[in-house]
Amino acid sequence: MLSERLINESPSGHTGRRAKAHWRRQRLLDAALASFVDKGIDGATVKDITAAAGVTQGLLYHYFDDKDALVQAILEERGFLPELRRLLADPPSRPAAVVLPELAAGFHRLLAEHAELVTLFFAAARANPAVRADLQAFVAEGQQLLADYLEARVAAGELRSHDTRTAAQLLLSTVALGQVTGTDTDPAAVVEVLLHGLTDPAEGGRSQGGR
Amino acid sequence: MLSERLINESPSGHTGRRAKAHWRRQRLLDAALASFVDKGIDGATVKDITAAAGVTQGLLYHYFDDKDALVQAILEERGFLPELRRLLADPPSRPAAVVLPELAAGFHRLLAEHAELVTLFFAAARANPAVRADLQAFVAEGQQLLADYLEARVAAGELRSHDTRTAAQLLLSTVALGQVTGTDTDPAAVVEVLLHGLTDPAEGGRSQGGR
Amino acid sequence: MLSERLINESPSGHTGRRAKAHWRRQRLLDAALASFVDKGIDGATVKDITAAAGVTQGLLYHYFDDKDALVQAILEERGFLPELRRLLADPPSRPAAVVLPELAAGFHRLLAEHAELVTLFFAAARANPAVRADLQAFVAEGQQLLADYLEARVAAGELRSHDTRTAAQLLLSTVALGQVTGTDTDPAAVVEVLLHGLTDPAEGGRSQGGR
Amino acid sequence: MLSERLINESPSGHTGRRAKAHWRRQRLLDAALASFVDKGIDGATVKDITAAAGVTQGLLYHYFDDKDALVQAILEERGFLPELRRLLADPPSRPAAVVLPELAAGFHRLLAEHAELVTLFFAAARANPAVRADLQAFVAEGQQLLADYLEARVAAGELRSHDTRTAAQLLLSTVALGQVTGTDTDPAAVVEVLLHGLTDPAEGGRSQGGR
DNA sequence: CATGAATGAGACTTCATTCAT
DNA sequence: GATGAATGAAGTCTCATTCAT
Repeated sequence: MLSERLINESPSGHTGRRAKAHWRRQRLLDAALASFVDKGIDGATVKDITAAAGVTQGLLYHYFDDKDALVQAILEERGFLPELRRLLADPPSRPAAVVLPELAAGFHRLLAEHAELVTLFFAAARANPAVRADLQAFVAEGQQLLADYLEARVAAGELRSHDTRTAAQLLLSTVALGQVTGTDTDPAAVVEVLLHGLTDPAEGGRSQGGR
Repeated sequence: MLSERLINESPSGHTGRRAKAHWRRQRLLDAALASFVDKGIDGATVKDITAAAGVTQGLLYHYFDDKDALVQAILEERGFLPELRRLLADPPSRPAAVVLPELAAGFHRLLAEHAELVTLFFAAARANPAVRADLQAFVAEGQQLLADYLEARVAAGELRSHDTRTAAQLLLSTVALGQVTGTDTDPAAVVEVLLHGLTDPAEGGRSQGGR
Repeated sequence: MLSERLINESPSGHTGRRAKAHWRRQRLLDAALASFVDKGIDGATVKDITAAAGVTQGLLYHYFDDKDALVQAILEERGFLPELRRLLADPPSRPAAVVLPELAAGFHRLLAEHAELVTLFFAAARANPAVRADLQAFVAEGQQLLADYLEARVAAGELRSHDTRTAAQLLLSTVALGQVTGTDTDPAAVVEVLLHGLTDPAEGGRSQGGR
Repeated sequence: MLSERLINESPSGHTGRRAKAHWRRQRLLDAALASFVDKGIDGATVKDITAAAGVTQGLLYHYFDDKDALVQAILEERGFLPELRRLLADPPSRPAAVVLPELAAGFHRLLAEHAELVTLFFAAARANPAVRADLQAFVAEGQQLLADYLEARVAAGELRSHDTRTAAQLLLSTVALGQVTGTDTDPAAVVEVLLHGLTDPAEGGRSQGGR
């Protein structure tokens, strides 16, 4: 979705074989991802995929060892983990009041952009232990990175001392699950609630309103 | 038939045919749930299920129209929605500081008790639109119930005014996703963070709103 | 259709077991015939039939050895062969101009009344050699009876000498096939054409024989 | 169609894949037709058919969507309707005394040559509404064509005025039903009887005898 | 590189029939 | 007589994968 300018622009006639082959491979990945999203990994047949890619069934086996290898390739080559890592690793020492909304919005956008893959990922995690491990490792990593940042902000005196791991989890879970269940989540609202909590700090009750 | 002592202790010899039939049906549901959890809904074959239940394949179709009908039956007869509804609908006018931890813990426990079903439910939601609709409706319902409670506490002066829907989502999502991804979540910690937020009340930091 | 006053009138409470059993058997035959007509002999399942008869599957096997026996029973007990035989054997020495129209109409009506069975009979003849033999024997018998009558009328001087077997076949085939293919045949018209042929008598055209 | 010298002569070794595929498809049709005739459409299993064709069951589904599609293909590709249409559409203005015997003989021969298909067709008409419609439409068409011809002969003064539709039906039904029931019908005799009817024109009774 | 015919295993489902109750 | 749970065999169809061309 990011990479294909014109979704099916065939390589011009004088393209090298290497290039053409690579292009076909990409088309297969496209078709496979689309099919998987559409019908689930088990539901999408090799015939579906190759038909969608405009090639014959046999050709799939030139590029991938088998259907499983195709799934792996998608996860690896179409994954958004690196992007996500960059997003979370980023946070410098800027104030949380600025960073968290940005981060929540970024995370939200990232998931939205890869909505197909997210669902696929979850589904794949069920049956495929390797994928499940990946998923858990990733979740833990994201949580840790965010927790570290929060810790830094506590040290910087911006935030009060709190359970940073749990706070990180709150933020990420809510945005992520909103994606998976199809709930329309507003990342800004999530940050707002998270930052100030539910109880009135001054106790004198000068609440400044939800949004 | 006579061989499964444990987990499947056959009803005593002089049980009515009716009772025995009901018992078989339950074994089929057990076996199906176990198989589904083990291999996924598509991955588990009718042969797997019936073998696990100790009956012939044909019998499954005496009790259920279809493999699909079997899935539905599990969702309906082994579902925890009623229980969950009771849990969420409960909250009277007791203080949030008491109710929320209870509720988070209860929700957490409920999901843990039905861990298999939760994962199954999520997986089923992918391919089965009916299940997906159920899931979304349920999420929305839970969110609304909790939001209503929070609203009541705001009115009672216990909580400050805030975006109650989002707050409800925070709580439920975090606990739920912890379950799905296998993260070990402490519901008490979640409530703690949620109640007080991240910012220090003593601080001069009056946030300037979400966006 | 002829015999069931009220199609499902259950026998009154104080009916003897014998009578009740007989009644059930008849209901099974009814249901079977209806189901066969509806879905074909192979298409109609034991479950269909027994459900239509309002009894359980097992009971069918009290009354009939198996599904085949049921088919046989229908052919024998619901058949219209005796009736048909009576119709064709009848013709006394009355003039053909009177008898043939009567006979064609009677045959037509008989087939129409048993339309279901006729089609069923044809279908059954395909797979079941015994039924096929019955069918052929019956056709031959009918043809012979009618031919004999025609021969008698030739002897009586009413009809000219002709191939009476073929003439009989003409009459019976046309009426019968009209039934099977669903063509709306007028038996009177058939007799009319058959009696006078296509060539004009006034014409000098004395045909010079078939071959 | 051009390739089958002896019914199963495999194509020579250096035949193109394409040709070999076509040849296999034809073998499948052959085997299916034979099996259907043998055991009826429902009675013939996919296993029977593919075994008879010397291929695996799966291959059948490479060439046909369905068992039903296979039946359709037979009806379409092995049908004799076009041939039959040609036969009936033919009749020019030659005398009926010449044309009708030819036509009856031709119809008889055609049905005999496709005896298997005829029975199959009738059987298929029972369960398959589309086939039944085809059958009825065809019967009507044949009847109409023949009736038109007879009408022309009446206009030409060769035949006396009569119910041409019914006469056409007489001829076709008799020949056809003879085929279906296995009665040995002589088409010439049928025409003879039909042309002159049963009553003596001259009334003076100089009948010239059947055969 | 690319094709698509061919395979073989196995999935879901149907159904006539039996039998303990 | 009557029930309906249970069986087992078989049927249709799907699908990942291979391989000759």
